[in-house]
Amino acid sequence: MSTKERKEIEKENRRNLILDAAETVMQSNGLHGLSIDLIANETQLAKGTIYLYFKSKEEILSVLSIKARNLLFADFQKIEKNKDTYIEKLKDIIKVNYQFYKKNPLYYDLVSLYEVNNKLTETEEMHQSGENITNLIVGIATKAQENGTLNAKINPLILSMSLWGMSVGMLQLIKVRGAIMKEKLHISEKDLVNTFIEMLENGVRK
Amino acid sequence: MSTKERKEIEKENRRNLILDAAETVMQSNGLHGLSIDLIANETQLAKGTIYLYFKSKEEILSVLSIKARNLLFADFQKIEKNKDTYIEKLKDIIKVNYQFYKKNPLYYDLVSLYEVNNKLTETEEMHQSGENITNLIVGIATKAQENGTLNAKINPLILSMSLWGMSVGMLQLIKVRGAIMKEKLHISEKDLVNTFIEMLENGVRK
Amino acid sequence: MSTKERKEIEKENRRNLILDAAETVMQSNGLHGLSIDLIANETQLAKGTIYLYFKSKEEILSVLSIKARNLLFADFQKIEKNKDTYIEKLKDIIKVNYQFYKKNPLYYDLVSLYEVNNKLTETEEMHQSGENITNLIVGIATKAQENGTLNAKINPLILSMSLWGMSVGMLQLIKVRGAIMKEKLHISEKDLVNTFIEMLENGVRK
Amino acid sequence: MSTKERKEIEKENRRNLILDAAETVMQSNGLHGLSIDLIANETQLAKGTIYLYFKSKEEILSVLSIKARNLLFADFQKIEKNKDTYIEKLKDIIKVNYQFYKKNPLYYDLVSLYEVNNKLTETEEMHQSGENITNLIVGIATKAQENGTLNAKINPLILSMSLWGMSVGMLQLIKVRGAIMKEKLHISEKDLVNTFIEMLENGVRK
DNA sequence: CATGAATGAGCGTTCATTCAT
DNA sequence: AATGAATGAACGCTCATTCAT
Repeated sequence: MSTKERKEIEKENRRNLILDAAETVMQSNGLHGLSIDLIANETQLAKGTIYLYFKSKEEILSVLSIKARNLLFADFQKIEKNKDTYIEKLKDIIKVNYQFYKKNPLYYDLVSLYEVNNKLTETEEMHQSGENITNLIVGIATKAQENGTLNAKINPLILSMSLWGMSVGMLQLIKVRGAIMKEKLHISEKDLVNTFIEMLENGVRK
Repeated sequence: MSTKERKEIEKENRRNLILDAAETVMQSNGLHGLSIDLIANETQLAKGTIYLYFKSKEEILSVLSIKARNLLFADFQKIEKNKDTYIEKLKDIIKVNYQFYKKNPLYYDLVSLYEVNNKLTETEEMHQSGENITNLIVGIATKAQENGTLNAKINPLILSMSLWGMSVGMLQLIKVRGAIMKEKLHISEKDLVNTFIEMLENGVRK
Repeated sequence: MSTKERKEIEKENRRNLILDAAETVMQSNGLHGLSIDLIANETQLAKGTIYLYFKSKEEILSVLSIKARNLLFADFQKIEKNKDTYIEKLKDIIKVNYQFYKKNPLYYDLVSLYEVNNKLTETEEMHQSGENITNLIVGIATKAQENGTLNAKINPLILSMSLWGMSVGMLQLIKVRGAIMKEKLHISEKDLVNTFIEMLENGVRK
Repeated sequence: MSTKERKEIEKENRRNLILDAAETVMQSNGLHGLSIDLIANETQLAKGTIYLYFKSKEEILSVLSIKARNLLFADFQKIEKNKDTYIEKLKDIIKVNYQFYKKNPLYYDLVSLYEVNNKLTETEEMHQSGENITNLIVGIATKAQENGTLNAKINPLILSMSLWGMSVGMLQLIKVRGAIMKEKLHISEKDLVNTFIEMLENGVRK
């Protein structure tokens, strides 16, 4: 291994150290509770050092957003490999999305960070991480059309984007209004998610 | 006109002046870019004066949020009165929502402000303005079930909430990703919205 | 009654209205919780109107301080008339002072306001109200020397001032440290006051 | 000297720089006239820099208060070691207290800061610095009782607290009324203090 | 490469006082 | 005389970023 490579690797390690610390901080303090000071504290690095590895706080957030999306993507990939029918797989996308949110709300916040904050300029890498997910869903939808279970009139690409948009919206709804809906309207999260899935299934089936 | 009434009106004018300035600031700087200093600057009022009309920055945001929701609600009410079938009316909800967003993206952000910011404690008035919209949609859905055009298995309340959640998600998607989708994926906003509407129609029809 | 006199009286009434309101506010909010806004609120007068009757917030405080001193003075005057020996009367000064503080801590704060805050420029009236108390004590002390019960070497004027200074200090001690002294040192207010009185008695007797 | 030690020292220097500035500001503006802005101005540091060395304005005040008490305590300790009788030592407490006040009135204000401001939450260190003084006086009083010069009926702890309370009161009196007493009543500070000491001596002697 | 001290604009909020009506 | 809208300096405090060492 060349010196250059070793340096590259060490640099990467440092970046990960910082990213892990940022996550830890956000787990306790929420997305808005992240500050460079707290990261420095957590990593035991100097504040200035953090700026050697990331050019701004924003970059840290955007990298974490990509990471979160990639984790979600990994969960989605398991769907590709399971034995369900293609229509079931499409429904699985929503279910997995919901489970991902329940398992780690912070990661879900990070996934949708770029969906909400238009100040963040999307890098190529961010774009890629989003495209991976899109392509995966497009793939499933295309197969479903080929075997005649999915309505042929629906453009798979558009379906994919829509599925994403709707899911983000539904989970945001659950996150912010879930408690109040349960208490005042007696609507459980489960009912909401299931109805959403059913409507979608009816909406896309041939 | 009595002096008292004149005073009342002038007070209202000042409040509106401030609210307009807040909007102007947010048009340039985004929702998070709003500050009392900038409002003072924009209105040419002293900072302290702002606090004669609003007790906090949060109140300003919440008033604007209510205003935006009421405007959207007014647009929705026109649907109630039109000649469309109930299923068409449900589709109209999405169309109107989209048009509202296109006409004034800032207002749309304000509508969903409380959906996104869980720090803002929702006042009774805010809650009411949200409930109005929910009830209107529930009303349409119920009628559609009564005349047999809407799938009887779907709880109208859940449909209403879902419609809202999905729409917010779709519009956020358009807002943040609209440009890139058009350029790279050649998906137009129109296509996206229309597909969303179609899927929804198929998904909820009897 | 002339118009001029009537005006004078009305002016006085207004001043009293404002002073009462200031007291009410301070009873709820403490000395530092007084603000012109709250007085205006309490009196139902406009803020500007208050400035027609008092040239500053400071003046209001200083007038109340005088009032409080005069009340204390009135309590002291009762001592003059009681049947106690002169030495007892001197001890009564401290007792009454303590009782006055217990009965209405706010008034006591007001009495010692000018003792603590050297920004307050003392008016002639304030000076007078202080002098009244001084003279009363001086009178008692002089009598006590005349009948041979009080140490002749002590200048009555100095005794008077000292009595005042010491009492203010003791009551401040009780106010701020009373609770902690009771809990941690098991010293009751009573013990403290009684010891103080005894020491004083021994200290001044012939 | 290691780098770490040098850093430590520089940090301490900066803290002292800030504390000195705070003192300077208070010398001109009084205890209540202290503000972070003025300290920043005085030190030529940025406002934020102050917060690197002290976590709040309150901390600055409390450190100064402790410093002042410790200085007073150091002066008191010299009494312990001198050749005076115990009764003389008790009188010395008052004399030293008076001298301390004359030498630096601001420091005296700081000593009694917590006696006056009940908003300030007393830290352990503050409590300790106060207790040191109390214990020292208690010690002297106890010795005086043991050798029979001090009235056996007086609880040394109460004597100690009373001495403190009375002294604070007397010095406050001198501070606020000293000038006027001299001019109008022809009472010198010296006379006042001496009379106070004499009364006390008579009051506590066996 | 690493540091961390320093910055300073910015935040939301308060409040005694003024002054045109 | 009475009003109360308007002021604006002041407050304590935060934090992303910079830069001399």
